[in-house]
Amino acid sequence: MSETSQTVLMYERLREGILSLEMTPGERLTERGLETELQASRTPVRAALTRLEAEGLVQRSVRGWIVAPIDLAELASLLEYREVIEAAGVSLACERASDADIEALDELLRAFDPSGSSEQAHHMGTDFHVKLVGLSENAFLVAAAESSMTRLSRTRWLEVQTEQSRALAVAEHRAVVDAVRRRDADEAAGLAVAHIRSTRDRLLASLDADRRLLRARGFTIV
Amino acid sequence: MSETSQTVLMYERLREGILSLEMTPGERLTERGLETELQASRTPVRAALTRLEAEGLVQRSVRGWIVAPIDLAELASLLEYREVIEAAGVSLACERASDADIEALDELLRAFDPSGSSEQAHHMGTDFHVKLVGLSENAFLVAAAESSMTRLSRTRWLEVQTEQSRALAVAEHRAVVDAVRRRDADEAAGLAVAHIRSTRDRLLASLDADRRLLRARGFTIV
DNA sequence: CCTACCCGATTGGTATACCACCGTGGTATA
DNA sequence: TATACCACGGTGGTATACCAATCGGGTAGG
Repeated sequence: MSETSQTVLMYERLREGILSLEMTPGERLTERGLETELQASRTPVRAALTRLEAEGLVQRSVRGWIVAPIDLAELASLLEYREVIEAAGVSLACERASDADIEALDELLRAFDPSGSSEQAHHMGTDFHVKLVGLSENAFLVAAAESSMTRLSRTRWLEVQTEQSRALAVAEHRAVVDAVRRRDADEAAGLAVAHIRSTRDRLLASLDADRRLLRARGFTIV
Repeated sequence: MSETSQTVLMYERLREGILSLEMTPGERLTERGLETELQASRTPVRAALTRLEAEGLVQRSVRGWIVAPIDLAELASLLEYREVIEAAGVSLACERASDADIEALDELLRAFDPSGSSEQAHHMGTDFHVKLVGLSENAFLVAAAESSMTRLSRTRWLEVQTEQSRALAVAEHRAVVDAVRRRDADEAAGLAVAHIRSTRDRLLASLDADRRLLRARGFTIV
């Protein structure tokens, strides 16, 4: 046996493949296909699929499994959900976050280079939002934030990722952190919601523009 | 093979046993023990445990599994989370719910008999809150509401379940529905939060009173 | 008597053989 | 020719044998 168990290895490889869009949304998966492809037996493959199902990254299909398709109606609900979670998170953060934790988050923003790679920006964005909600010190809000960022992850690749848009995002992030530092809960919540909506609009615009292209590339977009 | 698969059968039986408190919080579980006890092989037992783990009803322990203990710190976070979810849910419900759906929910309340069984009241409460958030027509909020009610389920058994307290709960439920009917989002959200806090206070009071007793009965309460 | 070690029992993790189910394609018959 | 049926291949579901790790108790040695 390797250092880490086969099950978590399969889980991580599949998860990575799905989130990076190497595996196409809607793509059919079979346990035996993955078994040979990933060089492991069906048991850990099945365990990994079960975990991914709970995360909403794969679904059981009529016969077998599929990579979760991208569902635009679901996306709208998800972004609304995210507004609720983050607004509550930053609001509670204003009451509870230590100055040190706020500074650590701000440091994260200062360290970000908008001219860096798309992967870095992507990872950075996820990390920031989870850590931001983390200031609320409510494990359930954090889990909800993580879950929503995971489910959003694939569409975020499709978002226009110009250097300007990244700089804008960071500016909006900084504004939220500033409001938290001032312990202004209403302002912080409003800025968080505004940021999510601004991101959403850019996301939907580029999704709409690319939709035909994406279908042509084989994506299943409901 | 029976009509329904072994896996979901094992899942439902374990879930029922845990939520009804027939299985003690903190109790150690072994796959082979469950295998013989539930008359199924380890494969479906493991699958069921994996699903229950995702729901937070069982946890992996150093060696084997345990029924999720009742964690009072977690409970506080959970109730706070619930406030966030339900406040947002009823608020959105004011915008989106059809009059017919609101009436259906009200009918549910009218049908409730406070002098009925504790089991009925318990199930009724869960059902109401999930359906209430359902009016928001946001699947993620509904899933969050379901999840939080599930995690709260076991402690709700410990809550004082007098006929008066049930009548009070129904009255508070009705007040929320009335506010939704009037499309008064702020009022509805406020009433929902007030109801959750009122429930919480009674819950914590009886938990505190029974804590010694519960420990004596073998419950693991962190 | 105490301590250290070792061996066996029990744990979850993994591989694999077998099962029932079902879609699909070919073939035989009307 | 058209239709009905059957057989085969591939699916997830299940049972089970084996593995490495580890915890505990008993025993041997100081």
